[in-house]
Amino acid sequence: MKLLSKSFFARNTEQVARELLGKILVHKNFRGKIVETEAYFGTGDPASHAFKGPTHRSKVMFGPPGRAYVYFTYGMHWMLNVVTETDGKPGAVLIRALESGLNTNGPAKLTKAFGITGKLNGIELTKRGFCILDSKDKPEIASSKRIGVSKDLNRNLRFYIKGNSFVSKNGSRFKVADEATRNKV
DNA sequence: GCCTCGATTGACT
DNA sequence: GTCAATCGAGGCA
Repeated sequence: MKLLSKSFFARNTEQVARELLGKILVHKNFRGKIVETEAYFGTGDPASHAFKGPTHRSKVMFGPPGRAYVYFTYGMHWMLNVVTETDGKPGAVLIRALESGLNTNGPAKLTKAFGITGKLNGIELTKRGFCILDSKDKPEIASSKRIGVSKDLNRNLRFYIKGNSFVSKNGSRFKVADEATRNKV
């Protein structure tokens, strides 16, 4: 299977977030299918770390695409993102859940299970050992608002594979509410 | 330097 | 449903 190239990531963040679903994340001897993502822009997105310009933490989002943006939060959790857009333009896709043999149905759970830490921040995801493999999967995509953000945009920027049981616990909770709302309408 | 809060999770009532 | 854990980044003085 071929690796996703840099050009795959050098596009609109929302587009990349959608197309990452069904792809295979590889780290060392671990691998898992991406089943849930969220898009984070820069300017104009108050939920993004890049909103107020580049900082020590968020500068990776402003760099070249196809790199990992790994950051630490809540004093105990690592989050894995993939940098998108062209060099100099901020954007990233949060990997929220993987389908694997491990317990990876959550953004902090998958980094723990795969041994992903801040050491990988800024590393290119287009090399063997830490990369994303292409897939011919054409999953049915569903969307909702993002999870756990206090200042979200009025848009659905979370994407997940419809019906997949490996989506995050928080995401499932949200998905139920999302579908309930939809059914009501 | 000091203070607040977070792109979460799991344990507990 | 509610809440503590736990620490670095970012905001402010």
